[in-house]
Amino acid sequence: MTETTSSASPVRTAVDGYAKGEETRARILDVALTAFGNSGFSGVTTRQIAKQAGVNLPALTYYFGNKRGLYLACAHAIVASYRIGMAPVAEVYYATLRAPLVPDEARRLLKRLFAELARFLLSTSGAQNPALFVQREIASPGPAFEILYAELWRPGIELVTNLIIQASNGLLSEKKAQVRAVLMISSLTGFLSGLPVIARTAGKADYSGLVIAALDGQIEALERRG
Amino acid sequence: MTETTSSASPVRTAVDGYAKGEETRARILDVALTAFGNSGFSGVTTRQIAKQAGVNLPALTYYFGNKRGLYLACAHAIVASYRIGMAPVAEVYYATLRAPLVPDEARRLLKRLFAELARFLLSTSGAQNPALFVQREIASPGPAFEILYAELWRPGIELVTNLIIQASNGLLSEKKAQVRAVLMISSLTGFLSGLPVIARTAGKADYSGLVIAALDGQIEALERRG
DNA sequence: TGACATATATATCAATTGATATAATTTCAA
DNA sequence: TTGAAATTATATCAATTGATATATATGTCA
Repeated sequence: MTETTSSASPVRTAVDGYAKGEETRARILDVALTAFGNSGFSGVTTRQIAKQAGVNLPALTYYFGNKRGLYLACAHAIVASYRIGMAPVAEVYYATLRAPLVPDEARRLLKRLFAELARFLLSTSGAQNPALFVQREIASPGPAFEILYAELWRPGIELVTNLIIQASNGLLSEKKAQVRAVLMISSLTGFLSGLPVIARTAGKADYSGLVIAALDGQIEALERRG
Repeated sequence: MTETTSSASPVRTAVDGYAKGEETRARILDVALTAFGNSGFSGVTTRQIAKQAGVNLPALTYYFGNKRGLYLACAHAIVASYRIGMAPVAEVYYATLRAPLVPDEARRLLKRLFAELARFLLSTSGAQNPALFVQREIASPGPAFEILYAELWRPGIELVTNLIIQASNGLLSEKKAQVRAVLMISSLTGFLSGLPVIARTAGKADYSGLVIAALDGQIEALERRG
């Protein structure tokens, strides 16, 4: 396992040390995740995070080396959380991957995949949402781009592209399928970004149901070879 | 005309003064638009902008009052540019608005609207793109949220929602149509955010054609009452 | 050309920010 | 209980940042 944390040297890892220390470490990470997600790397000061987490400034250095290290730790935490959330779907996918899929099977799997993804992205309301962090980092690559690209985006796009091609029974070219894949995924992450806008007109409800329904429609409408 | 610029007092507006002054003002605005779009309000320093624009630091104060004023000026510039770009479609829309639309007409108009929007958002490649600025500001509201919300998002969503309802011949509820509207618009702005990711696999081509085709497919697939 | 508004440049300030040296305190196993 | 490792707290630094006072230069028109 090659560490991607470059020069940042986390003084304390997640395992060694006392229980209370691990607790504060988690608290800092939690606060940082939200703050960075909302305002980006340079939009948050280390003091803000420290204060909100109820610790003093050197605690961040103690646990994460420096600001950049804390940011990278957030990215790793998101990847881990994503893996846990998507594990069931991934299992089904890899199980059915061996044999080429029948278009209808591919569609079913796509629907399930996006349903899970929508729940993962839209469920945890506003604040504590990893999607904003990811979206921001991808839109304008920062310290954590490589991690998120390699662990979330690339495999995600590859997976969806693959399924779309199979769902269309090979009617769609790789490139077309890829564009559709990115559009569908982006609509989801972008929808979250648009939530502050929607909230102005329709209030802060849970839209995951409606979003999933709309995406199902899109999947159903994918070109199919007669 | 109520000024939205709050306390920021632009010392020089866009009209009074010499020609050369207006030129440097435009140059600063141009650089700021790109820089802010890529890195956000707090991700850019005034010195960076000044240096890149080939002016010295107090020039920013001279032309835009302060950093916030410059940021707001960017938002206003985007709104103006958007209005110019979308003027043709808006005209058609308001012309046909008087009488309720036949579903097929609504679809046609929707397609044209998104084609224009895609061109506006995806044409000007990477750097000098207003979409990133808008996306960022909407995702995590900053100084320019009110402007962009009132001038771009709200009317845009209302327009698309309206057209979707008519395209579905009233089959879709307001809320459902709204979710679909936001999803479609978000997929477009989100696609742009995802460009760095796509560029890794498929190179930096012009995807507007493929994107428009995909969106056309979505519009065509909207529920219609038999 | 001279006078005056407009524009650019220099130097500097106060506040904030990330980071560290160092001291005090707490935890927990022997 | 004791003592070493682990954690938290205090005080402070150097660099950066937004902003301004102030001086110089440039353009425009009477």
